[in-house]
Amino acid sequence: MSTVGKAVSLLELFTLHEPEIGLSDLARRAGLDKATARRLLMALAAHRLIEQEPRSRRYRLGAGLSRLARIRDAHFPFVRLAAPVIRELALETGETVHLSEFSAGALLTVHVELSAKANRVNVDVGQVLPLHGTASGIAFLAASRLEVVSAYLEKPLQAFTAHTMTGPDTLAKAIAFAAASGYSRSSQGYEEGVHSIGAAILGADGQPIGTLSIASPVSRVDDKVAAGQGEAAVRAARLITARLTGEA
Amino acid sequence: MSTVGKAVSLLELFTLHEPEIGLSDLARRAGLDKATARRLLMALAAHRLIEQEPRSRRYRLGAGLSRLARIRDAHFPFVRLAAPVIRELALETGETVHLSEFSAGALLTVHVELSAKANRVNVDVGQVLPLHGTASGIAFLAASRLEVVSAYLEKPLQAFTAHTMTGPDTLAKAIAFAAASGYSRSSQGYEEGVHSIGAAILGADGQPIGTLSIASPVSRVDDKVAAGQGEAAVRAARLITARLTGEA
DNA sequence: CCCAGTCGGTTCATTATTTGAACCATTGTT
DNA sequence: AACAATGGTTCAAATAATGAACCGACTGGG
Repeated sequence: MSTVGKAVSLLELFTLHEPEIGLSDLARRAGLDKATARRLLMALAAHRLIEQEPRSRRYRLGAGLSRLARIRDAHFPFVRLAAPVIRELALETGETVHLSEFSAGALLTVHVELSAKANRVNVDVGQVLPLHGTASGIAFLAASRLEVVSAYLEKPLQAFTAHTMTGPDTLAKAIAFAAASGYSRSSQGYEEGVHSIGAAILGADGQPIGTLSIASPVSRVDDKVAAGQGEAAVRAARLITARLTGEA
Repeated sequence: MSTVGKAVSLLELFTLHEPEIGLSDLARRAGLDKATARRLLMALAAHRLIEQEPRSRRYRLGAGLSRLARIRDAHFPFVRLAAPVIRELALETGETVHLSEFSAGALLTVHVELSAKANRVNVDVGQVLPLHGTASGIAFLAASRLEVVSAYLEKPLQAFTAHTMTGPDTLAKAIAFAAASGYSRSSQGYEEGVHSIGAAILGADGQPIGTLSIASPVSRVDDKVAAGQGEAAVRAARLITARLTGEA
Protein backbone atom coordinates (compact mmCIF):
# COMPACT_ATOMS: atom_id res chain seq x y z
CA MET A 1 0.00 0.00 0.00
CA SER A 2 1.17 3.53 -0.67
CA THR A 3 2.41 5.67 2.17
CA VAL A 4 -0.55 7.96 1.66
CA GLY A 5 -2.93 5.02 1.87
CA LYS A 6 -1.39 4.00 5.16
CA ALA A 7 -1.75 7.50 6.54
CA VAL A 8 -5.40 7.69 5.55
CA SER A 9 -6.06 4.25 6.99
CA LEU A 10 -4.86 5.66 10.30
CA LEU A 11 -7.52 8.35 10.05
CA GLU A 12 -10.13 5.72 9.34
CA LEU A 13 -9.45 3.92 12.61
CA PHE A 14 -11.26 6.66 14.48
CA THR A 15 -14.98 6.08 14.88
CA LEU A 16 -17.93 7.66 16.64
CA HIS A 17 -17.47 5.17 19.45
CA GLU A 18 -13.72 5.48 19.66
CA PRO A 19 -12.72 9.02 18.78
CA GLU A 20 -9.36 9.00 20.60
CA ILE A 21 -6.70 6.34 20.22
CA GLY A 22 -3.15 5.94 21.54
CA LEU A 23 -0.04 5.44 19.41
CA SER A 24 0.60 1.76 20.07
CA ASP A 25 -3.05 0.94 19.53
CA LEU A 26 -3.14 2.81 16.24
CA ALA A 27 0.01 1.09 15.00
CA ARG A 28 -1.26 -2.34 15.97
CA ARG A 29 -4.63 -1.94 14.31
CA ALA A 30 -3.25 -0.41 11.15
CA GLY A 31 -0.63 -3.15 10.95
CA LEU A 32 2.18 -0.60 11.03
CA ASP A 33 5.32 -0.24 13.05
CA LYS A 34 5.05 2.22 15.92
CA ALA A 35 7.75 4.41 14.41
CA THR A 36 6.01 4.44 11.05
CA ALA A 37 2.64 5.20 12.58
CA ARG A 38 4.12 8.05 14.54
CA ARG A 39 5.81 9.59 11.51
CA LEU A 40 2.57 9.43 9.57
CA LEU A 41 0.63 10.92 12.47
CA MET A 42 3.11 13.78 12.70
CA ALA A 43 2.75 14.47 8.98
CA LEU A 44 -1.03 14.51 9.35
CA ALA A 45 -0.82 16.66 12.46
CA ALA A 46 1.29 19.23 10.60
CA HIS A 47 -1.76 19.83 8.43
CA ARG A 48 -4.21 19.57 11.35
CA LEU A 49 -5.84 16.42 10.06
CA ILE A 50 -4.82 14.86 13.36
CA GLU A 51 -4.55 16.44 16.80
CA GLN A 52 -2.90 15.12 19.88
CA GLU A 53 -4.49 15.62 23.25
CA PRO A 54 -1.60 17.01 25.30
CA ARG A 55 -2.65 15.37 28.57
CA SER A 56 -3.28 11.78 27.57
CA ARG A 57 -1.05 11.99 24.48
CA ARG A 58 -3.75 10.19 22.58
CA TYR A 59 -4.59 11.14 19.03
CA ARG A 60 -7.85 12.33 17.53
CA LEU A 61 -9.14 13.70 14.24
CA GLY A 62 -8.18 17.32 13.65
CA ALA A 63 -9.87 20.60 12.76
CA GLY A 64 -8.43 20.52 9.25
CA LEU A 65 -10.92 17.80 8.42
CA SER A 66 -13.82 20.01 9.46
CA ARG A 67 -12.42 22.75 7.31
CA LEU A 68 -12.05 20.57 4.22
CA ALA A 69 -15.47 19.04 4.76
CA ARG A 70 -17.00 22.50 4.90
CA ILE A 71 -15.45 23.37 1.56
CA ARG A 72 -16.80 20.20 0.07
CA ASP A 73 -20.25 20.61 1.54
CA ALA A 74 -20.49 24.15 0.23
CA HIS A 75 -19.79 22.93 -3.29
CA PHE A 76 -21.59 19.60 -3.16
CA PRO A 77 -24.52 20.30 -0.88
CA PHE A 78 -25.96 16.82 -0.71
CA VAL A 79 -27.22 17.06 2.84
CA ARG A 80 -28.25 20.69 2.56
CA LEU A 81 -30.39 20.10 -0.52
CA ALA A 82 -31.77 16.78 0.58
CA ALA A 83 -32.67 17.62 4.18
CA PRO A 84 -35.90 19.54 3.44
CA VAL A 85 -37.13 16.75 1.16
CA ILE A 86 -36.29 14.16 3.80
CA ARG A 87 -38.21 16.14 6.38
CA GLU A 88 -41.20 16.46 4.08
CA LEU A 89 -41.14 12.72 3.47
CA ALA A 90 -41.00 12.04 7.21
CA LEU A 91 -44.04 14.26 7.79
CA GLU A 92 -45.93 12.72 4.89
CA THR A 93 -45.32 9.12 5.95
CA GLY A 94 -45.19 9.69 9.69
CA GLU A 95 -42.13 7.45 9.85
CA THR A 96 -38.42 7.94 10.47
CA VAL A 97 -36.58 8.79 7.24
CA HIS A 98 -32.83 8.81 6.85
CA LEU A 99 -30.38 9.91 4.18
CA SER A 100 -27.17 8.06 3.36
CA GLU A 101 -24.15 8.87 1.25
CA PHE A 102 -22.04 6.20 -0.40
CA SER A 103 -18.47 6.17 0.86
CA ALA A 104 -15.77 3.51 0.89
CA GLY A 105 -17.96 0.55 -0.03
CA ALA A 106 -20.80 1.27 2.34
CA LEU A 107 -23.56 3.75 3.03
CA LEU A 108 -22.96 6.40 5.64
CA THR A 109 -25.99 7.87 7.38
CA VAL A 110 -25.67 11.63 7.09
CA HIS A 111 -29.10 12.93 8.06
CA VAL A 112 -32.13 11.67 9.98
CA GLU A 113 -35.65 12.97 10.46
CA LEU A 114 -37.34 11.03 13.24
CA SER A 115 -40.99 10.00 13.20
CA ALA A 116 -43.25 11.96 15.54
CA LYS A 117 -44.82 8.73 16.75
CA ALA A 118 -43.99 7.25 20.11
CA ASN A 119 -43.29 3.84 18.60
CA ARG A 120 -40.67 4.71 16.03
CA VAL A 121 -37.38 3.55 14.61
CA ASN A 122 -34.34 5.42 15.85
CA VAL A 123 -31.34 5.83 13.58
CA ASP A 124 -28.05 7.56 14.38
CA VAL A 125 -26.21 9.93 12.11
CA GLY A 126 -22.84 8.39 11.35
CA GLN A 127 -24.14 4.84 11.30
CA VAL A 128 -22.63 2.73 8.54
CA LEU A 129 -24.98 0.50 6.56
CA PRO A 130 -23.87 -2.49 4.48
CA LEU A 131 -25.04 -2.66 0.86
CA HIS A 132 -26.74 -5.98 1.39
CA GLY A 133 -29.20 -6.43 4.23
CA THR A 134 -30.62 -2.91 4.18
CA ALA A 135 -33.27 -1.48 1.89
CA SER A 136 -30.95 1.46 1.21
CA GLY A 137 -28.16 -0.85 0.16
CA ILE A 138 -30.32 -2.89 -2.20
CA ALA A 139 -31.66 0.29 -3.79
CA PHE A 140 -28.08 1.49 -4.21
CA LEU A 141 -26.95 -1.76 -5.81
CA ALA A 142 -29.96 -1.75 -8.13
CA ALA A 143 -28.87 1.66 -9.43
CA SER A 144 -25.19 0.70 -9.74
CA ARG A 145 -23.32 -0.63 -12.75
CA LEU A 146 -23.47 -4.39 -13.09
CA GLU A 147 -19.73 -4.86 -12.50
CA VAL A 148 -19.96 -3.03 -9.17
CA VAL A 149 -22.81 -5.27 -8.09
CA SER A 150 -21.12 -8.53 -9.02
CA ALA A 151 -17.86 -7.43 -7.40
CA TYR A 152 -19.76 -6.78 -4.19
CA LEU A 153 -21.73 -10.01 -4.27
CA GLU A 154 -18.59 -12.09 -4.75
CA LYS A 155 -17.39 -11.44 -1.22
CA PRO A 156 -18.97 -13.41 1.65
CA LEU A 157 -21.86 -11.44 3.16
CA GLN A 158 -22.47 -11.07 6.86
CA ALA A 159 -25.88 -11.94 8.30
CA PHE A 160 -27.10 -9.38 10.83
CA THR A 161 -30.39 -11.04 11.76
CA ALA A 162 -32.11 -14.31 10.94
CA HIS A 163 -33.79 -12.43 8.07
CA THR A 164 -30.67 -11.00 6.40
CA MET A 165 -30.45 -11.90 2.73
CA THR A 166 -27.01 -13.35 2.06
CA GLY A 167 -27.58 -15.70 -0.88
CA PRO A 168 -26.66 -14.32 -4.32
CA ASP A 169 -29.94 -15.53 -5.78
CA THR A 170 -32.13 -13.96 -3.11
CA LEU A 171 -30.22 -10.71 -3.44
CA ALA A 172 -30.40 -10.73 -7.22
CA LYS A 173 -34.17 -11.05 -6.95
CA ALA A 174 -34.40 -8.15 -4.50
CA ILE A 175 -32.16 -6.04 -6.74
CA ALA A 176 -34.26 -6.89 -9.78
CA PHE A 177 -37.39 -5.80 -7.92
CA ALA A 178 -35.75 -2.51 -6.95
CA ALA A 179 -34.51 -1.91 -10.48
CA ALA A 180 -38.00 -2.46 -11.84
CA SER A 181 -39.99 -0.50 -9.28
CA GLY A 182 -37.48 2.17 -8.33
CA TYR A 183 -37.60 1.29 -4.66
CA SER A 184 -36.40 -1.59 -2.50
CA ARG A 185 -37.99 -3.29 0.46
CA SER A 186 -36.34 -5.00 3.39
CA SER A 187 -37.98 -6.51 6.43
CA GLN A 188 -35.76 -7.01 9.47
CA GLY A 189 -32.71 -7.61 7.33
CA TYR A 190 -30.46 -5.43 9.45
CA GLU A 191 -32.30 -5.05 12.73
CA GLU A 192 -35.11 -7.09 14.23
CA GLY A 193 -38.53 -5.45 14.08
CA VAL A 194 -37.54 -2.81 11.52
CA HIS A 195 -39.09 -2.57 8.07
CA SER A 196 -37.46 -0.35 5.46
CA ILE A 197 -38.16 1.09 2.05
CA GLY A 198 -35.15 2.47 0.15
CA ALA A 199 -34.60 4.52 -3.00
CA ALA A 200 -31.40 5.64 -4.70
CA ILE A 201 -30.27 9.21 -5.31
CA LEU A 202 -28.18 9.75 -8.44
CA GLY A 203 -25.37 12.15 -9.26
CA ALA A 204 -24.92 14.19 -12.41
CA ASP A 205 -23.34 11.20 -14.17
CA GLY A 206 -26.30 8.93 -13.48
CA GLN A 207 -24.39 6.86 -10.97
CA PRO A 208 -25.88 6.48 -7.49
CA ILE A 209 -24.31 8.66 -4.81
CA GLY A 210 -26.58 7.84 -1.91
CA THR A 211 -29.99 6.71 -0.78
CA LEU A 212 -32.94 7.63 1.36
CA SER A 213 -34.87 5.17 3.44
CA ILE A 214 -38.18 5.07 5.29
CA ALA A 215 -37.88 2.97 8.45
CA SER A 216 -40.98 1.75 10.28
CA PRO A 217 -41.79 -0.79 12.98
CA VAL A 218 -42.80 -3.99 11.12
CA SER A 219 -46.14 -3.97 12.93
CA ARG A 220 -47.18 -0.84 11.04
CA VAL A 221 -46.43 -2.04 7.51
CA ASP A 222 -48.34 -4.36 5.21
CA ASP A 223 -47.99 -4.71 1.44
CA LYS A 224 -50.31 -1.81 0.72
CA VAL A 225 -48.51 0.58 3.08
CA ALA A 226 -45.17 -0.55 1.68
CA ALA A 227 -46.30 0.20 -1.87
CA GLY A 228 -47.40 3.68 -0.82
CA GLN A 229 -44.12 4.33 0.97
CA GLY A 230 -42.27 3.03 -2.08
CA GLU A 231 -43.92 5.51 -4.38
CA ALA A 232 -43.30 8.36 -1.95
CA ALA A 233 -39.64 7.33 -1.57
CA VAL A 234 -39.12 7.23 -5.33
CA ARG A 235 -40.69 10.66 -5.73
CA ALA A 236 -38.51 12.15 -2.98
CA ALA A 237 -35.35 10.52 -4.33
CA ARG A 238 -36.04 11.82 -7.83
CA LEU A 239 -36.66 15.29 -6.47
CA ILE A 240 -33.33 15.29 -4.65
CA THR A 241 -31.57 13.94 -7.73
CA ALA A 242 -33.10 16.70 -9.83
CA ARG A 243 -32.08 19.41 -7.40
CA LEU A 244 -28.55 18.05 -7.14
CA THR A 245 -28.06 18.00 -10.88
CA GLY A 246 -29.48 21.47 -11.20
CA GLU A 247 -32.61 20.41 -13.04
CA ALA A 248 -34.93 22.12 -10.59
CA MET B 1 8.35 17.22 2.64
CA SER B 2 6.94 13.80 3.38
CA THR B 3 4.77 12.06 0.81
CA VAL B 4 1.84 12.39 3.14
CA GLY B 5 2.44 16.10 3.46
CA LYS B 6 2.41 16.46 -0.30
CA ALA B 7 -0.84 14.54 -0.55
CA VAL B 8 -2.51 16.71 2.07
CA SER B 9 -1.21 19.86 0.44
CA LEU B 10 -3.09 18.75 -2.67
CA LEU B 11 -6.28 18.63 -0.62
CA GLU B 12 -5.58 22.11 0.67
CA LEU B 13 -5.55 23.59 -2.81
CA PHE B 14 -9.31 23.30 -2.96
CA THR B 15 -11.16 26.33 -1.65
CA LEU B 16 -14.70 27.63 -1.42
CA HIS B 17 -14.10 29.63 -4.57
CA GLU B 18 -12.33 26.88 -6.48
CA PRO B 19 -13.77 23.55 -5.46
CA GLU B 20 -12.78 21.65 -8.61
CA ILE B 21 -9.30 21.61 -10.12
CA GLY B 22 -7.69 19.75 -13.00
CA LEU B 23 -4.62 17.53 -12.77
CA SER B 24 -2.05 19.80 -14.42
CA ASP B 25 -3.25 22.75 -12.39
CA LEU B 26 -3.03 20.81 -9.14
CA ALA B 27 0.48 19.61 -9.94
CA ARG B 28 1.66 23.08 -10.88
CA ARG B 29 0.30 24.76 -7.78
CA ALA B 30 1.52 22.08 -5.42
CA GLY B 31 4.94 22.17 -7.06
CA LEU B 32 4.74 18.49 -7.93
CA ASP B 33 5.27 16.51 -11.07
CA LYS B 34 2.08 15.57 -12.89
CA ALA B 35 2.78 11.87 -12.44
CA THR B 36 3.40 12.34 -8.73
CA ALA B 37 0.27 14.43 -8.28
CA ARG B 38 -1.77 11.82 -10.05
CA ARG B 39 -0.47 8.95 -7.96
CA LEU B 40 -1.21 10.89 -4.79
CA LEU B 41 -4.69 11.78 -6.03
CA MET B 42 -5.38 8.13 -6.82
CA ALA B 43 -4.27 7.11 -3.33
CA LEU B 44 -6.58 9.74 -1.84
CA ALA B 45 -9.42 8.75 -4.15
CA ALA B 46 -9.12 5.12 -3.03
CA HIS B 47 -10.16 6.33 0.41
CA ARG B 48 -12.73 8.79 -0.97
CA LEU B 49 -10.87 11.83 0.24
CA ILE B 50 -10.83 12.93 -3.38
CA GLU B 51 -13.40 12.36 -6.09
CA GLN B 52 -13.04 12.80 -9.80
CA GLU B 53 -15.86 14.23 -11.82
CA PRO B 54 -16.21 11.71 -14.66
CA ARG B 55 -17.19 14.25 -17.31
CA SER B 56 -14.61 16.99 -16.88
CA ARG B 57 -12.04 14.69 -15.26
CA ARG B 58 -11.42 17.40 -12.74
CA TYR B 59 -10.85 16.56 -9.11
CA ARG B 60 -12.78 17.63 -6.04
CA LEU B 61 -12.84 16.88 -2.33
CA GLY B 62 -14.50 13.56 -1.52
CA ALA B 63 -17.24 12.23 0.73
CA GLY B 64 -14.71 10.56 3.03
CA LEU B 65 -13.85 14.01 4.36
CA SER B 66 -17.45 14.65 5.32
CA ARG B 67 -17.51 11.33 7.06
CA LEU B 68 -14.34 11.96 9.06
CA ALA B 69 -15.45 15.48 9.88
CA ARG B 70 -18.72 14.15 11.23
CA ILE B 71 -16.88 11.78 13.52
CA ARG B 72 -14.73 14.59 14.78
CA ASP B 73 -17.63 16.99 15.25
CA ALA B 74 -19.56 14.40 17.22
CA HIS B 75 -16.65 14.04 19.64
CA PHE B 76 -15.45 17.61 19.66
CA PRO B 77 -18.61 19.63 19.22
CA PHE B 78 -17.08 23.09 19.07
CA VAL B 79 -19.62 24.58 16.68
CA ARG B 80 -22.56 22.69 18.13
CA LEU B 81 -21.88 23.87 21.67
CA ALA B 82 -20.84 27.39 20.75
CA ALA B 83 -23.60 28.24 18.26
CA PRO B 84 -26.34 28.96 20.84
CA VAL B 85 -24.01 31.20 22.83
CA ILE B 86 -22.99 33.04 19.67
CA ARG B 87 -26.62 33.57 18.76
CA GLU B 88 -27.41 34.87 22.24
CA LEU B 89 -24.49 37.28 22.01
CA ALA B 90 -25.67 38.51 18.62
CA LEU B 91 -29.14 39.19 20.02
CA GLU B 92 -27.75 40.89 23.13
CA THR B 93 -25.40 43.19 21.23
CA GLY B 94 -27.49 43.59 18.08
CA GLU B 95 -24.33 43.06 16.01
CA THR B 96 -22.93 40.34 13.79
CA VAL B 97 -21.01 37.74 15.81
CA HIS B 98 -18.80 35.05 14.35
CA LEU B 99 -16.99 32.00 15.68
CA SER B 100 -13.56 30.90 14.44
CA GLU B 101 -11.49 27.80 14.97
CA PHE B 102 -7.71 27.82 14.83
CA SER B 103 -6.34 25.70 12.04
CA ALA B 104 -3.05 25.68 10.17
CA GLY B 105 -1.74 28.99 11.45
CA ALA B 106 -4.90 31.00 10.94
CA LEU B 107 -8.44 31.33 12.17
CA LEU B 108 -11.18 29.67 10.17
CA THR B 109 -14.67 31.14 10.42
CA VAL B 110 -16.98 28.26 11.24
CA HIS B 111 -20.19 29.94 12.32
CA VAL B 112 -21.87 33.32 11.90
CA GLU B 113 -24.91 34.97 13.43
CA LEU B 114 -25.78 38.11 11.50
CA SER B 115 -27.04 41.29 13.10
CA ALA B 116 -30.73 42.03 12.57
CA LYS B 117 -29.90 45.63 11.66
CA ALA B 118 -29.97 46.86 8.08
CA ASN B 119 -26.51 48.38 8.40
CA ARG B 120 -24.51 45.39 9.51
CA VAL B 121 -21.23 43.61 8.91
CA ASN B 122 -21.46 40.50 6.75
CA VAL B 123 -19.04 37.63 7.31
CA ASP B 124 -18.84 34.37 5.36
CA VAL B 125 -18.43 30.94 6.89
CA GLY B 126 -15.16 29.52 5.61
CA GLN B 127 -13.38 32.86 5.59
CA VAL B 128 -9.79 32.65 6.81
CA LEU B 129 -8.61 35.37 9.20
CA PRO B 130 -4.94 36.21 9.86
CA LEU B 131 -3.77 36.29 13.47
CA HIS B 132 -2.63 39.88 13.21
CA GLY B 133 -4.98 42.51 11.89
CA THR B 134 -8.19 41.05 13.29
CA ALA B 135 -9.56 41.34 16.81
CA SER B 136 -10.02 37.58 16.84
CA GLY B 137 -6.40 37.02 15.94
CA ILE B 138 -5.08 39.36 18.60
CA ALA B 139 -7.26 37.71 21.22
CA PHE B 140 -5.95 34.34 20.08
CA LEU B 141 -2.33 35.46 20.28
CA ALA B 142 -2.90 36.97 23.71
CA ALA B 143 -4.06 33.57 24.96
CA SER B 144 -1.25 31.64 23.26
CA ARG B 145 2.10 30.60 24.68
CA LEU B 146 4.81 33.21 24.32
CA GLU B 147 6.89 31.12 21.93
CA VAL B 148 3.95 30.77 19.55
CA VAL B 149 3.45 34.52 19.56
CA SER B 150 7.07 35.40 18.92
CA ALA B 151 7.34 32.79 16.17
CA TYR B 152 4.35 34.38 14.47
CA LEU B 153 5.56 37.94 14.87
CA GLU B 154 8.93 37.13 13.35
CA LYS B 155 7.49 36.65 9.89
CA PRO B 156 6.65 39.75 7.81
CA LEU B 157 3.02 40.72 8.32
CA GLN B 158 0.69 41.73 5.52
CA ALA B 159 -1.25 44.99 5.77
CA PHE B 160 -4.88 44.65 4.69
CA THR B 161 -5.94 48.26 5.17
CA ALA B 162 -4.22 51.51 6.06
CA HIS B 163 -5.10 50.69 9.68
CA THR B 164 -3.62 47.19 9.88
CA MET B 165 -1.17 46.81 12.74
CA THR B 166 2.04 45.32 11.37
CA GLY B 167 4.72 46.67 13.69
CA PRO B 168 5.88 44.28 16.45
CA ASP B 169 5.61 47.03 19.06
CA THR B 170 2.08 48.05 18.14
CA LEU B 171 1.02 44.43 18.12
CA ALA B 172 2.70 43.70 21.43
CA LYS B 173 0.74 46.55 22.95
CA ALA B 174 -2.55 45.27 21.54
CA ILE B 175 -1.75 41.77 22.77
CA ALA B 176 -0.89 43.08 26.22
CA PHE B 177 -4.22 44.90 26.35
CA ALA B 178 -6.07 41.73 25.36
CA ALA B 179 -4.16 39.64 27.90
CA ALA B 180 -5.05 42.09 30.65
CA SER B 181 -8.71 42.71 29.79
CA GLY B 182 -9.62 39.35 28.29
CA TYR B 183 -10.78 40.90 25.03
CA SER B 184 -9.13 42.56 22.06
CA ARG B 185 -10.20 45.49 19.97
CA SER B 186 -9.47 46.24 16.34
CA SER B 187 -10.74 49.10 14.25
CA GLN B 188 -10.59 48.63 10.48
CA GLY B 189 -7.52 46.44 10.73
CA TYR B 190 -8.80 43.89 8.24
CA GLU B 191 -11.60 45.66 6.41
CA GLU B 192 -12.43 49.35 6.09
CA GLY B 193 -15.35 50.50 8.19
CA VAL B 194 -15.45 47.42 10.40
CA HIS B 195 -14.86 47.53 14.15
CA SER B 196 -14.29 44.26 15.99
CA ILE B 197 -14.08 42.96 19.53
CA GLY B 198 -12.54 39.52 19.98
CA ALA B 199 -12.19 36.98 22.78
CA ALA B 200 -10.42 33.61 22.91
CA ILE B 201 -12.00 30.24 23.57
CA LEU B 202 -9.78 27.73 25.35
CA GLY B 203 -9.53 23.97 25.16
CA ALA B 204 -9.22 21.54 28.05
CA ASP B 205 -5.45 22.12 28.21
CA GLY B 206 -5.82 25.87 28.59
CA GLN B 207 -4.51 26.57 25.13
CA PRO B 208 -6.70 28.65 22.80
CA ILE B 209 -8.58 26.67 20.16
CA GLY B 210 -10.64 29.45 18.63
CA THR B 211 -12.23 32.84 19.09
CA LEU B 212 -15.46 34.69 18.86
CA SER B 213 -15.79 38.19 17.54
CA ILE B 214 -18.39 40.96 17.55
CA ALA B 215 -18.24 42.94 14.31
CA SER B 216 -19.92 46.33 14.00
CA PRO B 217 -19.85 49.27 11.60
CA VAL B 218 -17.32 51.74 13.06
CA SER B 219 -20.01 54.42 13.14
CA ARG B 220 -21.87 52.54 15.84
CA VAL B 221 -18.97 52.05 18.27
CA ASP B 222 -17.34 54.42 20.72
CA ASP B 223 -15.13 53.55 23.70
CA LYS B 224 -18.08 52.97 25.98
CA VAL B 225 -19.87 50.64 23.55
CA ALA B 226 -16.59 48.81 22.93
CA ALA B 227 -16.09 48.23 26.64
CA GLY B 228 -19.59 46.83 26.93
CA GLN B 229 -19.09 44.55 23.95
CA GLY B 230 -15.76 43.47 25.41
CA GLU B 231 -17.34 42.36 28.66
CA ALA B 232 -20.10 40.51 26.82
CA ALA B 233 -17.57 38.83 24.55
CA VAL B 234 -15.46 37.66 27.49
CA ARG B 235 -18.51 36.28 29.25
CA ALA B 236 -19.63 34.39 26.14
CA ALA B 237 -16.14 33.03 25.43
CA ARG B 238 -15.79 31.81 29.02
CA LEU B 239 -19.19 30.13 28.83
CA ILE B 240 -18.21 28.28 25.66
CA THR B 241 -14.87 27.31 27.18
CA ALA B 242 -16.64 25.96 30.26
CA ARG B 243 -19.10 23.94 28.21
CA LEU B 244 -16.35 22.55 26.02
CA THR B 245 -14.31 21.38 28.96
CA GLY B 246 -17.35 19.87 30.61
CA GLU B 247 -17.41 22.33 33.48
CA ALA B 248 -21.03 23.23 32.86
C1' DC C 1 9.49 -1.65 46.86
C1' DC C 2 10.62 -3.87 42.99
C1' DC C 3 9.56 -6.10 38.85
C1' DA C 4 7.17 -6.93 34.55
C1' DG C 5 4.61 -5.02 31.17
C1' DT C 6 2.83 -1.21 29.34
C1' DC C 7 3.12 3.27 27.22
C1' DG C 8 5.00 7.25 23.92
C1' DG C 9 8.86 8.32 21.53
C1' DT C 10 13.66 7.99 18.98
C1' DT C 11 17.57 6.22 16.16
C1' DC C 12 19.86 4.72 11.87
C1' DA C 13 21.41 1.13 8.56
C1' DT C 14 18.57 -1.32 5.28
C1' DT C 15 15.03 -1.44 1.93
C1' DA C 16 11.28 -0.35 -0.83
C1' DT C 17 8.76 3.37 -2.53
C1' DT C 18 8.54 7.59 -4.75
C1' DT C 19 10.06 10.39 -8.41
C1' DG C 20 10.09 12.86 -13.02
C1' DA C 21 11.62 13.32 -17.92
C1' DA C 22 9.92 11.62 -21.85
C1' DC C 23 6.30 9.68 -23.83
C1' DC C 24 1.15 8.88 -25.62
C1' DA C 25 -3.69 9.94 -26.87
C1' DT C 26 -7.35 13.48 -26.73
C1' DT C 27 -9.35 17.70 -26.76
C1' DG C 28 -10.09 22.12 -27.79
C1' DT C 29 -8.10 26.76 -30.26
C1' DT C 30 -6.26 29.54 -33.72
C1' DA D 1 -4.02 21.59 -40.25
C1' DA D 2 -1.04 22.98 -36.97
C1' DC D 3 -0.77 24.03 -32.21
C1' DA D 4 -1.00 23.94 -27.34
C1' DA D 5 -3.22 22.61 -23.97
C1' DT D 6 -5.14 18.65 -21.34
C1' DG D 7 -5.16 13.79 -18.66
C1' DG D 8 -2.63 9.87 -18.27
C1' DT D 9 1.51 6.26 -18.43
C1' DT D 10 6.31 4.24 -18.18
C1' DC D 11 10.65 2.79 -15.91
C1' DA D 12 15.55 3.55 -14.38
C1' DA D 13 17.37 6.54 -10.84
C1' DA D 14 17.01 8.86 -6.53
C1' DT D 15 15.01 9.48 -2.37
C1' DA D 16 12.14 8.72 1.36
C1' DA D 17 10.01 5.12 4.24
C1' DT D 18 10.89 1.37 7.24
C1' DG D 19 11.38 -1.34 11.68
C1' DA D 20 14.26 -3.74 15.22
C1' DA D 21 16.31 -2.21 19.07
C1' DC D 22 16.51 1.08 22.28
C1' DC D 23 15.06 5.00 25.88
C1' DG D 24 12.72 6.81 29.92
C1' DA D 25 8.31 7.11 32.26
C1' DC D 26 4.39 5.20 34.09
C1' DT D 27 1.20 1.56 36.10
C1' DG D 28 -0.43 -2.21 38.66
C1' DG D 29 0.55 -6.27 41.00
C1' DG D 30 2.90 -9.33 44.20
